[in-house]
Amino acid sequence: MGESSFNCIHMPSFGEAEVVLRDGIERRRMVVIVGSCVINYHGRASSTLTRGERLVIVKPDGSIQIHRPWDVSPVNWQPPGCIFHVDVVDDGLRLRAVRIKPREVVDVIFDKITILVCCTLVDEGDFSLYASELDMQKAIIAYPNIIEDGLKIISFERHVDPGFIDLYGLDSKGRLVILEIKRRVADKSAVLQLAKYVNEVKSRSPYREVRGILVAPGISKGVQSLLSSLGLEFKRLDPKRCSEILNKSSGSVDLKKFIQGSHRS
Amino acid sequence: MGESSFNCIHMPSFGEAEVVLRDGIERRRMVVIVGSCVINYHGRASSTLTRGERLVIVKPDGSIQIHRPWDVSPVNWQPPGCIFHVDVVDDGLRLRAVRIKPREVVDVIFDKITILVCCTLVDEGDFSLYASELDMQKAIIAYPNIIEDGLKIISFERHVDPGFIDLYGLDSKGRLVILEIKRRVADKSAVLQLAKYVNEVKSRSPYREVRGILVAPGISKGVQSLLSSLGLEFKRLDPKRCSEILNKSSGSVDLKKFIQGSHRS
DNA sequence: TGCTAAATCTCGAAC
DNA sequence: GTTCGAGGTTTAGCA
Repeated sequence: MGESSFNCIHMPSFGEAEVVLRDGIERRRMVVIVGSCVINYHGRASSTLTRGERLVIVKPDGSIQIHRPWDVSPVNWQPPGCIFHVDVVDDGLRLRAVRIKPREVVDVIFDKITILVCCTLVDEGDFSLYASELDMQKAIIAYPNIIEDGLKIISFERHVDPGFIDLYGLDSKGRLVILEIKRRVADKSAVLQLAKYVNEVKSRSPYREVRGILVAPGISKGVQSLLSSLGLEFKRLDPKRCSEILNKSSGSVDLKKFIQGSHRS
Repeated sequence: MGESSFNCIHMPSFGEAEVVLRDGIERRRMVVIVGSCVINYHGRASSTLTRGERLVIVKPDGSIQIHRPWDVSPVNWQPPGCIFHVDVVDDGLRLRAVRIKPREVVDVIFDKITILVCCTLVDEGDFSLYASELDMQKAIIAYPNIIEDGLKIISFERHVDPGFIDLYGLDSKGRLVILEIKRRVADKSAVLQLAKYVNEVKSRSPYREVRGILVAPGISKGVQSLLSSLGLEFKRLDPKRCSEILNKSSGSVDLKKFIQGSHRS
């Protein structure tokens, strides 16, 4: 914040650019270059790109990407951890990014540099992607039939001793149903979590039948047999489908309203 | 080339930035912004990113991507064809990218703009990627002996019910040969794919012997036993060697001509 | 570190 | 426009 954290040079000579670029990379700053270049790649595959104007980005983590004026993904790139070499060669400036394992090399040879920007990006922001588990809950609450016909949801995030049951309901035959929801492929731990809740509920309601259903887009290998041995079930449900269902749903699912209903029980 | 094809403003006011950014987008130029921002995304999933300094790129094709100081892939993005809205809001500048189908919105709200660059990138370069699966096909077609002596290729990309057989041929003893080609280490899925094709062909030609060969630079652990149990074979072939073979080959392999031959069968 | 599975995958081609 | 399959996939989660 205090010191100047960026510099920017226009139409530099290759000598100037060499100094600034090398310095920017060494000091682990973000480097952005617009210029005319050719690109060669050799590694798992090989590629060439003849001359044209592109945007080149070198990040502090040692990754590089070369962008053409179209498409989201770069035409060439190198993942974090590269070793860079900057050299003036044959009336041009060569930026070489070397990946050690697997051995891969990307060469960017500039014949013209329009602009070169080096800057320090301070980014302590928190990123959160909340695609799903909540959306999956909402979708099931709004349309319990996506789990099975006749299912009725009684409450959600219901507290029991080991934690919180995602969804709690009754099936068409009046049996208690405990739903454990995962937004990704469920592993063994998810099954054990569900088993704990089921056992807890069974111990409190010894004369009722209690079903436990693991709801997820898929299950890891071996999980099906574990489920079977514990008398639990699996219902495949795609988080994306839940989003779609919610988007199509005319009004938003009102969890607050639902909470009141659930408090009755 | 003739007219100045870029402009660059440092630490602009939101009003200035609004004008330049909107103009740059409308004129379909490449726009690069370094600044402090928060980002919200709603669509197939949802995400939030709290304040921090990032690099934002808007391309002439109507795509946008937001880069943090690490990782090759952007933290948020929107594919080509977006509709953009630029507005000054609450002491900030909001850049909104809307995708119509599926409905998705990315909002970038800047509280500080360090630098804003608009430029026209002229890029008519040709990109070519070598040592692809196609190259392996071509090399095998040109020199079937690299698989085994006496092999004759009958057709390629032949359609059968589950999909397309990479290469289809006859061995020295007149048996049908199905080749599944992978340019990388082949895993279980490649074997199952090959098995499907072999079974399909066997069911159509119940009185012919049918061999299935997986062609790849290597196979994952455990794949050999799966191959054996299914009565399939593995032939090691390096994609790079295929490139070399093709490069040494005097003329290019004429697939069109080959297609005519394959139509006979 | 190496492998397996998911991704707002991206991207291109076929239908 | 939608679906299907491949990718220098990339990325995340485990063994």
